[in-house]
Amino acid sequence: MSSPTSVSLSGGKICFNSHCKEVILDHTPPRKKGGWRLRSGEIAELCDRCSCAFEQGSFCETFHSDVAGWRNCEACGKRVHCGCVASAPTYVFLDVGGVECIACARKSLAMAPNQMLSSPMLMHQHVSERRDLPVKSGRPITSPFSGQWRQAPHMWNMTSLQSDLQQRLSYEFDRPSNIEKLAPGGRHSISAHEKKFEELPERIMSGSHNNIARDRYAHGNTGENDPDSTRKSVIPDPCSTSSGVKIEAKANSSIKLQPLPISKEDSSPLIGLAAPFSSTNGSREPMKFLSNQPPQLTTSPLPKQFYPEGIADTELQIQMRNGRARVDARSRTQLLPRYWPRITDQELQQISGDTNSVITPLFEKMLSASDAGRIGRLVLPKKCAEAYFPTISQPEGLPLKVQDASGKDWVFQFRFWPNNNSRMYVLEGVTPCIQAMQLQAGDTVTFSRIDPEGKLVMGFRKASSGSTEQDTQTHISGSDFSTPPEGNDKIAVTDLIGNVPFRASKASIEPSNPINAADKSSWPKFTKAGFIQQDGPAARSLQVPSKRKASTLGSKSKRLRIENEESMELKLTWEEAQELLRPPPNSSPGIVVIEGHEFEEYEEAPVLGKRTYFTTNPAGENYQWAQCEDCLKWRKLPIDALLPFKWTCTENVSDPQRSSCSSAQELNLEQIAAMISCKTDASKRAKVKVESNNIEVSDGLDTLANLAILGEGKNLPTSQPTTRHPRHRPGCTCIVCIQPPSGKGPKHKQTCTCNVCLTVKRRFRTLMLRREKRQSEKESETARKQQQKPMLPSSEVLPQVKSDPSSTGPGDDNASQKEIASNDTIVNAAPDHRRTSPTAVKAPQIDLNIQPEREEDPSPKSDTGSMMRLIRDSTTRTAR
DNA sequence: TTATTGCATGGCT
DNA sequence: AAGCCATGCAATA
Repeated sequence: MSSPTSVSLSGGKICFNSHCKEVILDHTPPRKKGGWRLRSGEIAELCDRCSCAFEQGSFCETFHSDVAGWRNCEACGKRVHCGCVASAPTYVFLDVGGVECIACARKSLAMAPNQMLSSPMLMHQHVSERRDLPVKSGRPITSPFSGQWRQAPHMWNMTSLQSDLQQRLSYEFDRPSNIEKLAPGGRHSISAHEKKFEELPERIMSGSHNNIARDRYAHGNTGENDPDSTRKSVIPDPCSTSSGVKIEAKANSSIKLQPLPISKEDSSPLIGLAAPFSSTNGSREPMKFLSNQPPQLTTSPLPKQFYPEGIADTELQIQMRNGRARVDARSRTQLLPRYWPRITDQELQQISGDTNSVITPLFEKMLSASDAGRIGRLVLPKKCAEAYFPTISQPEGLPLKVQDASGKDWVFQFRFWPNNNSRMYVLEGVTPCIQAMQLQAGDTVTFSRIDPEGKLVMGFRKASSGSTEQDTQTHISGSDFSTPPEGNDKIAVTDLIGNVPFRASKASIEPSNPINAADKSSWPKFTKAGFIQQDGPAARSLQVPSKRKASTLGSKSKRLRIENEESMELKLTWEEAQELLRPPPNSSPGIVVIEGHEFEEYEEAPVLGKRTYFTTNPAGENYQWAQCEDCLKWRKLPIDALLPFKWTCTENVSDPQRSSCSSAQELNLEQIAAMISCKTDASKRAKVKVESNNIEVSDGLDTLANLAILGEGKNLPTSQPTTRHPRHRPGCTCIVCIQPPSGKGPKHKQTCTCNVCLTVKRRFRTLMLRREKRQSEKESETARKQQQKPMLPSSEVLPQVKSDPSSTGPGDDNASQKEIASNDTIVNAAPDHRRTSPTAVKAPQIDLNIQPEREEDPSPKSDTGSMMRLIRDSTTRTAR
């Protein structure tokens, strides 16, 4: 377009739009938001009408419809005016060529939620508006992943924006003082995108961060929240997340370039991402990203932060960080696609929780048999390890603190083995974590980073609940959340990243639903990683992303199977995890038995119960303490209270005097702090902090170890953590600490009265009662159906009921048998003659007859574990 | 004897 | 063809 110039007239200026010429009156407040950025750096001043058109993206349609440069969106066909500065915010370039309108780009992003959506304005700053970039001419940007990103062609652009934020964050710490002033010749060999990143420092340093984009790059700012929009341009668009995940960071926390808070673990030798490497690492390891690439330009006097980077721009970020190898970094191999994070909104939400955190997915890895095995070593992809984990120069490596989605901290030994003149990076000591997450070979662990804390977070994705687009939809809608494959997960239905399992669709387990019956045999198999989950126990854990893995694991599938004993432990963990499950609002759970384990079945995803702290007063009375969601006061509750996640004083029915936020706390802050500290000191958990007027404790589902430590670690010595678990200390008798990494070893005793066991028992009592009720309902229903269908072959049902009376428990004989039969029919529409044999022997020990054996798994494991002992004990207590 | 550790091997990308 | 990485396996505890 022509280059109109805003001419000051006596009464104002002329609209910058050469097609308009409207006079902008002087009294009109400047609308920097309403125009594109000029080469001079100023914002084109437009009249209100043109400004609105520009902001609405219709500027070119209005004024340039007959001008050359129009192209069609590759996705929707919508016309976009390429090459025109006024339309620059409305489209993105595809890596493979062509353009995509911003709307489609956003949609695409939603389909690839791990990528952060950026503001089209800023995006175009990267892509199309940089005058010094080849992109300006319309040539598609070629990223290192150009071809691989085909399915989400906008990703590079998106990711580049994401990285922009991260680099803004990190560069303050790592940026060489004069890195942006490289010799001119130094740039000649740098690719376009590298140049793009190279110039970030300039951009960053051009002004306050809040105004960076607005002042120099965010041409076409669009709103009153201009600074915020700039900030948000590099964080996920809430609109892009169907679940409304709040990944967006507060401006101050995500963008503000300030040293990260020093966690209380700073004195710990453990490496946590939140802690500056320089301090946590001491002199042992110079903190940098690539151990094999000594920093050359990293002369920042500030503590270095461990700021891993998004996948696509990893090398660039490393370049930024290292200062070195702006050129030769290109020769570095990129992460393999199978390690690209495919984290979903749900996962992100799980990770971020309620905090205003920015989640940066780093990478993921599908667990191999070795990873998930009892050795407790998780092999890390080399590139990922070197890019995202601290540099280690000694094979012994470093302890690395990783947080799981529930906020629980784990410490793994991050180390390497020399291997063929290279290294193999491993995380050691992952077994407790793997078990807590109930992961098996084929499941995927994800590593992300939370900003501004900078913590490394490890999530997981069960193979059976993968995160393909369709599976993402599954998670969102819950429409296809299914029971586990036969002989498969102990977690029947597992959400993501520490989510508690839930059944989202009652219909999915109804025996009358033939589709679901089919689903039982053909399990949801596809995940985003493209692997297929095999059916049946023999194929357990064979979800692998590649032929190689399939063949490798497949040929050795026996070794992939977790021992029965371990399985039992997983079940125990799962059951205990349920302790914090609460039915969703306005919904009452049903009960379904899968693999001999009961699962509460929700129409919607259950919610997490509020975390509480158990105490015992001198009189020996047990209480638990919970914090009001509103006033943050701590209230004492009966030991058996189950609180919703958002619990407030008004729900404190047990203590009417303190059922209002206005009522005082029973304990003073010091007492409460002492109480909580007592519970958490051993774990060095940084989640409890006494602040000015209240005590905040993170809530959410903690794992067994958390419960265990709360209940059992009352007298924990304040010594070093055990190798079993970072939160525990020598002498800790919790189930985590007392077990070797292999998972074998002692377990809770039947008579154990720890909180874990108590809650398990309590929970089971509840389940028993519910199931009894359901059984009776089913019984009547079954009887009615049988009467309605007298011609039904008797072998279909009756043998199940009558074949083995010995399996009937003392309480509810036929009804429970029918329940078993029914459930088995649900789970596996196959003859169940084997079911009764192992169970029959032991069922009488278990009240309420609830241990149906699955067809594929007649082993007695299910009723020999501690859980069954707990059940028996529970029912015994109930009977008393 | 069993579990753990550290390295070597070889399939596969 | 290099090198990653899953896993085998011997040494060690």
